[in-house]
Amino acid sequence: MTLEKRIRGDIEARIRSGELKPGDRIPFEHELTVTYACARATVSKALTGLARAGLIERRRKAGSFVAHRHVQTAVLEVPDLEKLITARGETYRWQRTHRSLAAEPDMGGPILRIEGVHYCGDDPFCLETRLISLSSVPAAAHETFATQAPGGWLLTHVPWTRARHAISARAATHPQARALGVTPGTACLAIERRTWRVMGRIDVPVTRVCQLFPGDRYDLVAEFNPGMQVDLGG
Amino acid sequence: MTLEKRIRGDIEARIRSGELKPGDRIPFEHELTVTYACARATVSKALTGLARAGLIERRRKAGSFVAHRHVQTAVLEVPDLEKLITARGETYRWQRTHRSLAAEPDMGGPILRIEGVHYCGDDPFCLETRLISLSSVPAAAHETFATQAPGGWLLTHVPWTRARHAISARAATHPQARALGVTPGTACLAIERRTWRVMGRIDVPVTRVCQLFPGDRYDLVAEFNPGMQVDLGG
DNA sequence: AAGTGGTCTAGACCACATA
DNA sequence: ATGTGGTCTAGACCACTTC
Repeated sequence: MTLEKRIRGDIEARIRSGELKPGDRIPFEHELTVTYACARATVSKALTGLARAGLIERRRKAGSFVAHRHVQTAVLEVPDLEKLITARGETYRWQRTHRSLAAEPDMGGPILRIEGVHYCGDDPFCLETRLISLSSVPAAAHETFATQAPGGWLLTHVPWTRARHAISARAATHPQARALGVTPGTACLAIERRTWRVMGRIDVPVTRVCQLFPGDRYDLVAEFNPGMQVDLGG
Repeated sequence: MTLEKRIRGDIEARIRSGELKPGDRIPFEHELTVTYACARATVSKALTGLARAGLIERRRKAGSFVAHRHVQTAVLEVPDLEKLITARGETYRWQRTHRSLAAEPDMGGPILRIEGVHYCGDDPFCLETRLISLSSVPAAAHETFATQAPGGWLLTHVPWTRARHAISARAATHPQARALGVTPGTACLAIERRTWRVMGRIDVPVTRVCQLFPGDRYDLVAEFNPGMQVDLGG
């Protein structure tokens, strides 16, 4: 237990217990250096951490204050589906159902379109439709993605990216329902993720994927603690 | 632009551009102090920030390395629905439909149960079922929640908490569909959030809410940059 | 054994918001 | 005008890991 964490923990406990309420002022840095008999840099690091976690707000000349609104935030970690399923002790399988080349103006040029199903054991688990920009990832043109899902391959072949996620609920269409082995109209969780590669100041589309999960087979579960610690469920 | 941010930005750019690939070693701290002609603490702060953002991994004696797997993470910020709607220029309204006292073993004692509908303009937008632990929040017993939604009230009356979110897709039941003005079976996005108050080492349940959004009226959109910067859409 | 990152110190100067 | 937080310096010791 470092001194920084001790200071941070003490203040966090006083906030959580209600002893310090939103709007209350936290002791000045120089006061805390006396309390803990340490250097100001150590106190500052502890308070910086608290501010980063959203527990306090810091204002020059005025001091540091307990933050007012607790912005409810969930951190969702969406790893490889394969890892998710194998972590549960189930067998994972990817079955490609479609592969074609096409043009997609939204993706800035020629694309590779892949469709397939992720299986959990013998049950369809997720229907995936993926577009890969060939101008951004030329190597993808040589891949069949017949046995390997595009997601894992892309993780190892594309450098850092920016992403945008949209999560919504949709009713399964007839072809979707057939692929997933459910009745048409079943409520499904749809996760759409677009990914860009940051090239200097312009962002180049890399891939766009829509994953459709039958509602009764998938929950996104995220545990959130204000201190930025994250747990993942599924 | 501080020196710390400049160092951090430089390294981040080299990673994003692909010049530094996963597994590559980043210059040692003492090397960076020479490069930037600064103190080691400044370099350390920059690298600590990169490690916190998940871009690099640091190992004693070995050095700092570009992180291997890019864990795809979405940060979803779920603020007050009222703010979400008013931010769009629509009028917000909360209509309570039910209020009762009951016992819920899962919540550790007596609870207040509130049900109601959030409106966006004249259209039902979200059906909310909320349980509030009265042993944790005794003051809630005196509130009617007839005109104010419980969410906003709780934000100002309950100290810091731990939360767990589950997001799934469900078909609207008949009563749910009636309340939301949709046809039964409509695919809906269900967000369930349980909140605990951390009391020392035990967590006391505070509230549990299930919000049901018609799938065609709501998307959760989260923009994610590896550097922890978050944008919110809706 | 050697060298790294982790942490801390005791100063310092600055910009800036507040009183 | 004053005092705060923001940032930085030039050291230091330690724990740990890898060599």
